[in-house]
Amino acid sequence: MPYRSTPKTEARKDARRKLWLETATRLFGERGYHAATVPMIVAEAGGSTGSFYMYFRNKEDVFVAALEALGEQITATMDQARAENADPVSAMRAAVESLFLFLARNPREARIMIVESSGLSPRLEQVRRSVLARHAERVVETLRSDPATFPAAYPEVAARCMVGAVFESLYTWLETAERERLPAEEVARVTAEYNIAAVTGRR
Amino acid sequence: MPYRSTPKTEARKDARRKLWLETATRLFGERGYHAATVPMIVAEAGGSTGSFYMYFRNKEDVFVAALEALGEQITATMDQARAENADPVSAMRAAVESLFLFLARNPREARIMIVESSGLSPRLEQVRRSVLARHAERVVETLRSDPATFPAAYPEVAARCMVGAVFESLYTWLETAERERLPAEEVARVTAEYNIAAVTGRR
Amino acid sequence: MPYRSTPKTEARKDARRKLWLETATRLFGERGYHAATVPMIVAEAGGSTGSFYMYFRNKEDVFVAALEALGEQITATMDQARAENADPVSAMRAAVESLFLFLARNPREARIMIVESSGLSPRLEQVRRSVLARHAERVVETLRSDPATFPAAYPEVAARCMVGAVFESLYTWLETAERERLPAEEVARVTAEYNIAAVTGRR
Amino acid sequence: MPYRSTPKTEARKDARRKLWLETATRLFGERGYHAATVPMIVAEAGGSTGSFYMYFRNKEDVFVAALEALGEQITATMDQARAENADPVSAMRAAVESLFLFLARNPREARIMIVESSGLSPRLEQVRRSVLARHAERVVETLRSDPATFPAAYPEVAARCMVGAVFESLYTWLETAERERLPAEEVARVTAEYNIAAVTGRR
DNA sequence: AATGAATGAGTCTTCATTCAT
DNA sequence: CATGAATGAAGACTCATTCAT
Repeated sequence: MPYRSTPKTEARKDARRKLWLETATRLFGERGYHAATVPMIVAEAGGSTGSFYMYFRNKEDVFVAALEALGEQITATMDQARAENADPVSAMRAAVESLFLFLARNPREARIMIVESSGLSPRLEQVRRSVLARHAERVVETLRSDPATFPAAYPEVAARCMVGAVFESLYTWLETAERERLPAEEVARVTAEYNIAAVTGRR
Repeated sequence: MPYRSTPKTEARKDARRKLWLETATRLFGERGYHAATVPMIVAEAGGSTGSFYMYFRNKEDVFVAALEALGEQITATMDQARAENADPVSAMRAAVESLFLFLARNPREARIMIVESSGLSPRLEQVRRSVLARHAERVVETLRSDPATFPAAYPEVAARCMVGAVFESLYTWLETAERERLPAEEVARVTAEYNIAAVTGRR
Repeated sequence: MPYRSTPKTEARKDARRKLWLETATRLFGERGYHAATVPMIVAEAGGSTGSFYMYFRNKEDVFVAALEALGEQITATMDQARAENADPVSAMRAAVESLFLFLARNPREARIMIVESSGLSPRLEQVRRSVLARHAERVVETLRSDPATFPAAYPEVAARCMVGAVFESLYTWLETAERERLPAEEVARVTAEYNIAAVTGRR
Repeated sequence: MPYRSTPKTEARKDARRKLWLETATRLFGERGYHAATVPMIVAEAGGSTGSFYMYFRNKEDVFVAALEALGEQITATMDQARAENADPVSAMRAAVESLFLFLARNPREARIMIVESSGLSPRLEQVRRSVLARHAERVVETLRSDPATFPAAYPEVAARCMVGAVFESLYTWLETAERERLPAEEVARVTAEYNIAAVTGRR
């Protein structure tokens, strides 16, 4: 036994884990944390209960993993949007719009981020807060980077307002019947405008 | 038996119901919807399981009642703030600040409104949304009442952004350790400014 | 106070008790012993829980009273049928038919007698058996009264068979959709024939 | 892992299920559907509540399973009795006697079939009716197969009468104290005679 | 006599997690 | 490594009955 695990096995494990995670994410998004049971996840992903517990210590763990994976996707999306715009205001607008649109196109993930991760255990609550904090942090940096354009007295507060505004705007849009709502792009734009006006406005 | 129900009894029932509601509200705020069990509520409020079910059809029912009572308190608070200010901008600022401060002073109620009422059953979700919708509606009215001052293209979107911004700002404040955070009044003011700038800003 | 209770009060009490009994009978027939709750009976009959317990020691008690009242109605019906026929065979036929028809026309009462009074507490079971025994007893008497016509070796067994046959035949009829079933009179007649043939047949 | 489920495991599950079913059947027969609680069944069969619910969706389910297993045993018993007799009348007599004797020897099962399955939920009621209908159907076939011998105008009615007669006769016998009652074989014979006379008798 | 609020034991059921195979 | 049967604590809810008013 010259090595602990064959590459093949290693890759398999990764693929398996990814499958667990995707299935769990989907179910959490569709039914919520409590309603998505472990047996349910097992039934959908294949495999066995025991196997599930080899990849995650417990149910909370998968949820945390799902939440963090989600956080990274969002970060990546927003960073890219920012990178494509030299002007700080355009960059911020693009970041907000991309956040909105990413969630609008991934409603299950949006649900996890916005509603299903609330009111759970303290630990989960904390993970959710830390994901949000990461995003807020980026906004704070941007605001601080150009005080002339963004005259916010307390960038941390502004950043939170911005995140809250986007989430609530997006969630309302998601809850509205498809036939009655405006196009996502339109609402994304208006939401971005709202926050741009807020952070650039002279007071 | 000169009358159907003695005032005494009637009053007692009301008092009893109020006690149930307050106890339940407190526990929901402290531990969340799922973690606050009926036996727990019974133990804290005194009385018996059966008695609890005489006042509420089921657990969801108390939660709905708590949520709606809360909604009305918030409405009243904000209406009063608005009534005390003739100028629309001041009125809006006052309303936002009063919302923030009301929740900051009633953290358990804030938790219920912001986090604990998310991700529950569809019915509960819907009640939460309808309470929020009521507040958003007021904001929309104000925005519409003076288009010169509030040039929002889509007041409904703006209203949602505002509600979301306040909630997120407030919730972050609540989660921050007391020693590290700014005074509530300060954050309330800054949050109000954020949103005032957003709705009055020319774009 | 020359007398314990005024006639007026006495009459009232009787009327009240009768109302309780009728309401309870109806509900037992419609929903079964367990599903018909005391609060339900109170709600339908008017009055209060406490009042209910002034007329009956407990829920079992009303059921017993209902069952016995029913037993007497059935006895009366059958006795009358018998009395109208001099010939023993005709008398028996008439008795069976009248039993069938009485139950067919009072389906709720039939349910109580045939199905809802089964599988309950030992005491209730025993009451049911004693009501049935009373009917069987009459049949036994008739069979014994004319051994030449009714050559049954064991009249007690024959009587039970007869009762069982009528109940099952009737209950099947009741459960059959109205559009698909034969007229009650026809089935009553056939059922009577079955039993007459059974008790008169030479073997 | 050369095969999906080892015969050993498979066999174990079957044995376990059988044990649950037998224990439940016994308790239902002894105490009735309502009085036989799930915890009781668990205590008697060994195992845990959760395990019970792995084999049956709910309490109703075990009862249905018990009722249907019983129905099949009865069917098998009667079919065998019929098969052993070429002559239609003898076959019918044998079938009735075997039904009576099977139940007389399995009093708990008899209770389930005759009394404990009445007056329960609509679903349970329906299962009971369908089991009875199956038996009645067989009788109808036999009656129809030889109209010269069995001149019944409505075989369906006759079949129901027969089933009812046997059940009631049997149940009365079961309820009678052992010291006071006739031998089961005797009552079975007399009951069979009753019904044979009924279906062969010229009217 | 009448009321009806209060009681609380007891029911069914769920599901995260473990561990023998 | 994988399996999936077993666990059992815990939850929501019901309803016959009592008793202070």
